[in-house]
Amino acid sequence: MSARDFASLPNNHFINTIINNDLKEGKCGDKVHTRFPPEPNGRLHIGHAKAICIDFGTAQEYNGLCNLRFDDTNPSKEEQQFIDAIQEDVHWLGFDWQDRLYYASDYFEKLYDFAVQLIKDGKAYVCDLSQDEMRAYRGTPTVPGTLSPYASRSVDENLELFAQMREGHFEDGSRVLRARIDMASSNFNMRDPVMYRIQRSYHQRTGDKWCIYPMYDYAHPISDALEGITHSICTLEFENHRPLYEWFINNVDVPCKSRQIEFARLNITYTVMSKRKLRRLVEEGYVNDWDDPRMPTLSGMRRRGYPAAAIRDFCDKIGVAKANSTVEFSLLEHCVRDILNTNANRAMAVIDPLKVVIDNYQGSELLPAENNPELPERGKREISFSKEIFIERSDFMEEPVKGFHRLTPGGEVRLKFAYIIKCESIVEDENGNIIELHCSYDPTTKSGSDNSGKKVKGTIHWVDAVTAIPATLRLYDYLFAKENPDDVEEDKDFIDYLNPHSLTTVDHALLESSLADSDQGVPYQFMRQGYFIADYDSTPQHLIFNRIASLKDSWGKQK
RNA sequence: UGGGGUGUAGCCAAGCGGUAAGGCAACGGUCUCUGAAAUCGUCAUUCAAUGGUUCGAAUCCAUUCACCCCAGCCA
Repeated sequence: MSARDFASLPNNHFINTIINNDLKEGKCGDKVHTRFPPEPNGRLHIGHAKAICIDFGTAQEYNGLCNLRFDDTNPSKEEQQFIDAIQEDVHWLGFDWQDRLYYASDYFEKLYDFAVQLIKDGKAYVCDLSQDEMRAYRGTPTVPGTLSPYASRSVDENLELFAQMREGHFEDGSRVLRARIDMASSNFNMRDPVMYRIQRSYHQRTGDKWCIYPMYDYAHPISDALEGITHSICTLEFENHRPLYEWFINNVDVPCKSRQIEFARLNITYTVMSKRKLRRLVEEGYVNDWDDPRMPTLSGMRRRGYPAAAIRDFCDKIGVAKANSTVEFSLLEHCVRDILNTNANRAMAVIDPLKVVIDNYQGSELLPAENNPELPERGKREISFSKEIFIERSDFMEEPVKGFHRLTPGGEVRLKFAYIIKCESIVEDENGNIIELHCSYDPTTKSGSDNSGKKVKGTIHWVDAVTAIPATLRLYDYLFAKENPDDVEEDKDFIDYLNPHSLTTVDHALLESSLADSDQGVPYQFMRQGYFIADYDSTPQHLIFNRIASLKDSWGKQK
């Protein structure tokens, strides 16, 4: 890389600074190679999206490569369904690993050989201590650990025992292979960490071939090294593991020395991000599945209708740093609305219908309606208009409050794409509920050819009673009612903070007829309401739309 | 009371010895046949605190405080 190239290197955050220095000093050759290493024990969430954007994004910025590698070293927790779902999610987010799909389990044989070499070098030993004993021997933050009585076994004995471990001579959990490092280290990870445990679980890729499995701390640095990873980017909780990461690649004969860099994981208000908690929400039925639109999973957000581009933009906007932080949900919503505002076609839908009869109107007509004011090339569609229409109940007030500029008794309002109407009378049922409005329209105020000179304060949406189609709407809100559900008070559980109103189902909404054959996966803006998308459950016979996000509402806020 | 990290606005976050970017939120104005969008403006005399070095400190030094992570045969 030439000096001129260095000047154009990305420099958005501390990770770039580190990489730029490595490049200048030739520490990693002249290329950058990263990896995204999920464990297939759950679905990816937006916290992973941040990691994916950093891992794949960094490779893109430096014209390097990023591998997808499954960290599948603990078969008791992992499943093929997650391997499949994770790949789908990464692709959906917009990243591609080409032919570089790897598994830590691809390296089990090599990992075993390296372990044998460490034993031969006197740097690893088989330990028979029970878990409780090992914990006791490990010491405390202020008290150094004590050496295992098995640490003094001969190389030959260790070799023999380790081979027997692999061959299945011992019971699960009865012995482990440990690295011989430093029982007095102030870093617990260095107090002779476990490299292998005996565990008879069926592995989704290697089947019953192995009954010993390597630990993350051992498998990860070597997997990185074998793949030629130059920068191994992970989250903050692994910072304490870095000395161990380096110990393994320095004590094993691998072709490449990767550098581990840690950043702060993402938190977002009103949701939880731990896989354990998300799993509980699914397994105990608080949500419908991993892809419930209220979940912060990528599959949930996809179903909700969040564009992948919005999530990428969000990950870009939140930055990368080492300080623990919680980003406000409103920033994510902003990114979603921003993409949708320019991309989503407009349509009209009434959530809570109130019938309006326009007494002086006869017949029916088709009115042109712009599909997307942001993109005129999207053209126009025709919407039907007739004597009876439905408007939003909240767009009428019998006794208007100050500042309300929609329909009122004797008042006028414009019907979007149509005419200005005036409310002449109200029909109530025996309980005093308004069930119908009678209005008159002014034929000189037709949209596009209005020469009446009239100015009205409000324009409202509506649907034609004759052609409107019924639909179910699913309105989503925060999954949790508490800003930080992880902050649990005594005798409480994060489950206690679930928002009881996170899903509101509207059964009798009315949509303009053009929505009858809307394509799946295509978002719309229901004017003045929000962004919606057909749910997976939607059928032509029964339309079901998810609300992706509401529109900002400065009037609602003012009230 | 050991070790590893981090503290810049309500929330993120630049800043790397030369006098506090940007985004979100909030608040006001303009515009509007979406109370949306767009657009204009306001929003840190101060960077966890206290000392020190310096002509000059968020940036360097010292001390203190707060928060996060670590004693899985999880990752």
